[in-house]
Amino acid sequence: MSIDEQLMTKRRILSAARRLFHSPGYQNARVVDIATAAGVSRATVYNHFVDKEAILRALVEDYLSGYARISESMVEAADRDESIFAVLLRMVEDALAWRVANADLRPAIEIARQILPDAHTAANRAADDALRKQLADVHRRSVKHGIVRPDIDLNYAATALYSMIEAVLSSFDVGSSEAEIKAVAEQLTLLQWYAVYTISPEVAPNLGS
Amino acid sequence: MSIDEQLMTKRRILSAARRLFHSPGYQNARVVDIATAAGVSRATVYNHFVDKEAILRALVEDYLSGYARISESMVEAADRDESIFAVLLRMVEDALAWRVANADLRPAIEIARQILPDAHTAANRAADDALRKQLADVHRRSVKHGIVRPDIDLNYAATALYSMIEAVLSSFDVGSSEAEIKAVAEQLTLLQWYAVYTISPEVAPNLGS
Amino acid sequence: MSIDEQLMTKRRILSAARRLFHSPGYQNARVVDIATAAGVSRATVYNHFVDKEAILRALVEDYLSGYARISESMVEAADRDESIFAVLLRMVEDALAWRVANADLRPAIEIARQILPDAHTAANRAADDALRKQLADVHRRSVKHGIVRPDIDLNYAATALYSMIEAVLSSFDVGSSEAEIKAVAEQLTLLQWYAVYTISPEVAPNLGS
Amino acid sequence: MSIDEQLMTKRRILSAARRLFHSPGYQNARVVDIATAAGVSRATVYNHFVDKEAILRALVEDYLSGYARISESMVEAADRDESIFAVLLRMVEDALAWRVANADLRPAIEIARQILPDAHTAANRAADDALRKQLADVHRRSVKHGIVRPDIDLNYAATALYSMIEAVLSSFDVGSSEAEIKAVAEQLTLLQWYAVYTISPEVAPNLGS
DNA sequence: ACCGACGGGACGCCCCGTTGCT
DNA sequence: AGCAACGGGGCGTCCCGTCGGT
Repeated sequence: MSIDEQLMTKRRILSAARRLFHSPGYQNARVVDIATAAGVSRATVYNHFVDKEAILRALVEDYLSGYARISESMVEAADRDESIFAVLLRMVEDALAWRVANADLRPAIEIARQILPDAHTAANRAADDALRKQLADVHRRSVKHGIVRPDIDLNYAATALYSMIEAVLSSFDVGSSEAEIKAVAEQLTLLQWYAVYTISPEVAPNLGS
Repeated sequence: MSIDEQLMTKRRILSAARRLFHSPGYQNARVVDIATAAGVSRATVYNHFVDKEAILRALVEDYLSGYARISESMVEAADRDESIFAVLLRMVEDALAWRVANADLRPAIEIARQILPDAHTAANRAADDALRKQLADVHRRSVKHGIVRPDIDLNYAATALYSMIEAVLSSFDVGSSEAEIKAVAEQLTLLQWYAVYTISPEVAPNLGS
Repeated sequence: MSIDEQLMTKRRILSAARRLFHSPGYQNARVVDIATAAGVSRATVYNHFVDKEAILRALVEDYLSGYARISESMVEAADRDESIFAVLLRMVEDALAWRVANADLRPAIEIARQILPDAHTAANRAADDALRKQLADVHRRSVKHGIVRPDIDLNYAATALYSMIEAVLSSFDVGSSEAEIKAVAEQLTLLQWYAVYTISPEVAPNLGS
Repeated sequence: MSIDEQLMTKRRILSAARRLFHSPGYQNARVVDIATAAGVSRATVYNHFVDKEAILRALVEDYLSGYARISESMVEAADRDESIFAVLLRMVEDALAWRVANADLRPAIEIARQILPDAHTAANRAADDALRKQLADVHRRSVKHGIVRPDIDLNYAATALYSMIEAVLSSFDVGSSEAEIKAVAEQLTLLQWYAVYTISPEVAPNLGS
C-alpha cells in the first residue's frame, strides 16, 4: 500500500468524521459510523487514531492551523502599505471567510473545548494569539497617529472584534457567497473602526507610515 | 415526604449536577456521581428527571429564565426616563452580572446547544429575543434623534454587543467583584456607543424623550 | 428480584456455559452465545462472572467439590466395616459414576488445566488428595494384613487406579446405565486388586479388622 | 533460498512454537511471538503454515509419528523371542521414554484434542492403535499359555496400562534420567503383569513359543 | 425512597489471517 | 521474504435507563 493511499485513508476518515460530527454530532457519531462512511473498518480507524477524541483533536488542529496561515498572509499584506482600515477589513474578511468555509466544524470545536480542555486551549490560544497579535500591532501603530479614542481599552476592542466574527456566523447564518461575506466583513470592520477611532475610515492613515 | 422536601431533593440534584457538569463536564459526570453528590440514590434522580438530558435541560431553562427577568427589569428602567447611554449601560451590567453569576454553567449551555438542538434553541431564542427586543427598542428610538451612524446596520451592532458580553467572560475571566463587572460593562457599552452613535455619551438624550 | 431468581440466573449461565464449553468448545463459545443460551444479556453474564475464565473456573470447582463429597461418603462407608475389596469397589463406583455424570465437563476441565495453571492445580490437588488419602488409608491397613505384594510401590498403584478411572471414560464412552458403570467398576477394581494383593478378592479381610 | 534453508526455517518455527505452546500456552502464544522467537517475520510463518492451528497440527503429528516408530521396533523385538514380561517391559520403557522426551508437548496435545477434533483423533487413534495392537498381540499369545486371569477383561487391562503411562508423567514428574524411567517402567509393567497374569514374571513364557 | 439486577449498546483493545507493495 | 495496512470479530469495560422487590 502506497504512502499516498495511507494519507488518503486518514483523510477520508477525517472527512467522514467531520461530516458526522456536524450531524448527527460528536456524541451520536459512532466510530463504526465514521469507519463505514470512510469506507474502512473500525480497526483501521484505530490504526490511524488512538481515540475517537484523537479524530476530534485532528480536525480542530487542522482548523486552527488555518488561522495561523491567515495571520501569515496578513504580515505580507502589511508590507503592501495599505491604509489601516483596509488592513483591518482584509483581516476580518479572511477570518470570516475561513470561519464560513469551516462552519460545519463549529459543533466539533465547541465539543473539543469541553472534552479536550488542555489540548484545545493550547492550540486555540496559539491560533487566536496569531490573529490577536496582528490586531494589536495595528492598534499600536494607530495610537501613534493619535486617532484612538482615549477612553477605549484596546484589549476589549480586540476581543469584541473576534467575538463578533464568531457570533455573526451562528446568528446570521451567512451563506458562502463571497459578496455576502464582504458585506458582513465591512459592517464588522466599521463597528470596530467607529468604536476605536476618532476619524473617518476614508482618511485612515497607512499602516506603514 | 412533604412537597417541600421533594423540592429540596430536586434542587440538590440540580445543584450537584451544575457543579459536576462544570467539572468534570457533562459527559464525564455520571448519573451516579450526581446522585451521590446530592446525597441521594441513582434511582431517586430518575424519579425527578426522566433523563440525564432532562437535568441539563432544567439547568439551562433556569438560566435562561433569568434573562427574561433582566429584560423585564429593563422595561421598568425605561419608564424612569434615563439617558440612552445609562439604559444601555444598565442593560450590559445586568446581562454581564447574570453571566458572571452563572459562569459555571457555560459548559453545560454549550453542551445543551449540541445535544438539545430544538429544546435549547427554542428557549435560547426566547431569552435572546427578550434582550434583543429591548436593544432594538433603544436603537429605534435613537434613530429618531438622528444620532445613529448612517452606515451602520443596527442588527450587526446588536449581535456584536451580545457576542462581546459572551466573549468577555471566557477571555478576561472576570471575577465576581461588582466593581470589575461595572468597569467591563462600561467599556463594552462605550464600544457599542461609539460604534453606533455619532455623539458623545455625555450628551445622550433620554430614552423617553 | 428475589435471591432465588439471582441464583437461578447464575445457574442458568453456568448450565449454558457447560453445554457450550462441551460443544462447540471453550474457545468457540462466545460470551454472547452463553448469555443467549442462558436467556440473559451479555452484561448480565459479566455481572455474575468477572471473566469468561471465571465461568470455567466455577464449573471446574463445582465439579471438583463433588469429588470431595465422594471421599466424605467413603469415610462413612469405612465405618460400616466392609471388606477391603468392597470398600475399593464402592470407591471406584462412586468416582466412576461421578465422572460419567460429568463426562460433558471433560473438555472444560482439560482447558482449565491449560489456561488456569494455578487455580486448577490447587483445586484439583485438593480433590485428588481427598480420594488419594482414602486409598492410601486402605492400602496402609492392607499392609498390616501382609497381603500386599512386596515388589509393588503403592503410590504407583494408586496413580494407576485414578488414571484408569479417567481413561476408561474417553476410551469406552460409558453410557449412563448404572449396570454398565458397575461392570466397569468391577473390572477396574479387580485390576487394582490383582496388581496389589496376593490373595483372592473373595477372602479379603475387613477394613476395620 | 535453498530447500535446506527453507526446512531450517520451518523447523525453527516449529521449535519456537513448541517452546511457546508449552509456556505461555497455545492460546497465549501469539503468532508474532512465535515468529520473533524463530527469528522470522509474522508473514514468513504464514508462508510455511496456513494457520496457527497448522503449526499445532504439525507438532502433534511429529509427536505421534514417534509412537508408530515405537511399535515398529516392537515388531522387531518380538522376533528376538524374548519373554512376555521382557517384551512388555520394553514396550512400557519405550513409550515412557518417548513421553518423557516430549513432556513439553503435553499441553499442545491436549489443546489439539480440543480444537482439532477430527485431525487429532485420526492421528491419535493411529498411533494408539499401533501400540494397542502390539499389546493385544502379547495378550492373545498369553491366553494360549493359560496364564491370564479368567475374570479380567484384557481390553480394560490394555487401557489401564496406557492411561498409567500417561498419568505417571503428570503425577510423578519423572525426570529425564534413564535410570528413573527404567524404575518407573518396571513398576508399571509389574502392575500390569500382576493384574493380568496368574504366574510370576520370572517364569513368563517367551512370546514366540 | 432505595436497592440491585438487567438489557442495551458503544468503546477501546487485541489478535488473527489477508493482501498488496517493496 | 519482509513489511504494514487492513477487515474481521471477540473480549471486557462502562454507563445508561428500566424494572421489580423491599
